[in-house]
Amino acid sequence: MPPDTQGKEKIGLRERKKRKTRLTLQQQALRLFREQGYRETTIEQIAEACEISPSTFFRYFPTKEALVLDDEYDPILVREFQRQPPELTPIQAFRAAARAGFAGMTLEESAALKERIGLMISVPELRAASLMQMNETLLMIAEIMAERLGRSKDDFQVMTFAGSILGAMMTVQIYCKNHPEADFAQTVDEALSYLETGQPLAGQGTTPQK
Amino acid sequence: MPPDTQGKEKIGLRERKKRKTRLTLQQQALRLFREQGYRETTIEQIAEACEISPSTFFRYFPTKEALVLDDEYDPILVREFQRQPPELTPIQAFRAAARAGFAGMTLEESAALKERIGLMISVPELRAASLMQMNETLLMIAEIMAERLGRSKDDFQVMTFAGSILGAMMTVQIYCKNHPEADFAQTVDEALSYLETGQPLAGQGTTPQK
DNA sequence: TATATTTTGATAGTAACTGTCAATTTAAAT
DNA sequence: ATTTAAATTGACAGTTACTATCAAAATATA
Repeated sequence: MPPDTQGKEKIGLRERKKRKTRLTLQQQALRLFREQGYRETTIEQIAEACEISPSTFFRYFPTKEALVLDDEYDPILVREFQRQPPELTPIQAFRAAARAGFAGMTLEESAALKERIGLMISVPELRAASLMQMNETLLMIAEIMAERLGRSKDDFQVMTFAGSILGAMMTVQIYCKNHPEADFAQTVDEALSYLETGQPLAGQGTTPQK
Repeated sequence: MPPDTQGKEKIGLRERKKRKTRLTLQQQALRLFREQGYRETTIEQIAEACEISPSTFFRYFPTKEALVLDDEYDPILVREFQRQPPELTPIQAFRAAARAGFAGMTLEESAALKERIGLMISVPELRAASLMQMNETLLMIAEIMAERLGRSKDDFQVMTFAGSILGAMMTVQIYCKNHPEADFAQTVDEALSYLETGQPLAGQGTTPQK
C-alpha cells in the first residue's frame, strides 16, 4: 500500500479526543440499537453509555439518524469514479468504482456496513433519511458524470441517468433485506450490470421484447 | 360520465362531518403554510384555525406531513397501471398510467397539486416523506408488474425496474425544484420517455457510445 | 505560567407526537 | 320521543428529539 501522500496533518489531543468520542458514540449506539431497537433507544441512553452529556451529543451528530448514516463511503465512491478511464461508459465506470470501493474494505468494515444497512432498511425513519442522503449523492454523481461527458450538470438526461442508478441502489437495499444471505457488494454489481443492459424487462414467454 | 356503479353507500351525518373536518384541515394547513411557512406553522395553530383541539388533529392525520402528502393519486396511478394493455413494456405502461392520471385531473386539482408538490420539493421533511410514499407505491407496482409478466414479485430485475423509476422520480423532483417554470406532469413524462429508450447516455463527441 | 480558544455540561424551552379518560355527540333501538 | 349503545371529542399529562444560552472546564498558544 502506498504511503499517504496527503501527508502529515498534525493531530493534537483535541482532535484525537473528538474522533474517539465520535467513534465511541457510533459504536455504543449501534450496540444499543442491536440490543433494544432503534426507537427504543434514547439519545440520553447513548450519551450516558459514552459518558458525555446529552447536549454534547448534538455537537457530534445533528440527528439520531446520522449515527447510522454517517460514513466515509460517499466520498470514496466519488473518488473512485473520477479515477475510472474515460473509455468506459458511465455505468461501466460507476460499476467499476463501486467494485473498487468495496474491494478496499476490510472484513470488519464490510460487516459493520452490513449491519448499518440492515438498520437503514428496517427502520422507516432511517430509510427516509438514507433516501435523502442518496438524493445528495445523486447530485454529486450527476455532476461528475456531466463533467466527464462534457455536458451541463443540469442536463436532464444526465440527472435521470444518475437517478436510475440510485433507484437501483435502493432496490439493492430492499432485495438484501428480503435475502439476508445475499452479498451486498455482489448484489450491487448485479443491479448495475442489469442497468448496463438497458433493462430489457421481458415476460416469461408472454411478451418477447426484441 | 358514467354513473357511479359502486352505488349508494348511505353517508350519515357522522361521516359527512368527518370528511368536512378533514378537508378543512388540509385547506387551512395549506393556507398557513403558504402564509408563514411549513416549519413555522404549528399543529396547534392549524387545529385552532379549524376550531378543533390539537388532540383531535391526530385522529385525522397521523403526522404533520400527511397534511400535504395525503391524496387519492396513488391508488389512481395503480389502477391506471393495471388498466394498460399487456403489449406495452413495463415502462410504457407506467408512463401511460402517469399520463392518464394527470389527464384525469381538473384545472383546480392540478393547481392544488402543483402547490403541494412545490412544498414537497422545498421542505426537506416533506421530500423525505414523499420519497417513502413513492417507494411504497412502486413496491405495489412492482408486484402488479411481476404478476403481469408471470414473474415472482421478488424477481430482482422487476425490482430494479421499479427502483429505476423511483430514481427517475427523484430526479424529476430535483429538476422541478431548480426549474420552477417546468411543468411537473411533462417533466415526469420526459423522464419516463428517457428511461424507455434504455438511457443511451453519450458524451458530446467525446466518447461515442454505439 | 498566563492567556486565548474550544469544548463541554447544565438548564430551560419548543413542538411533534402518544396515551388515557371522562364528557359530548351521533346513531340505533324501543 | 326516550333510552341505550357507540363513536367522537377535548383536556390533560407524558415522552423524546432537538435548539439556544451561558458559565465552567479543558486544551492550545505565547
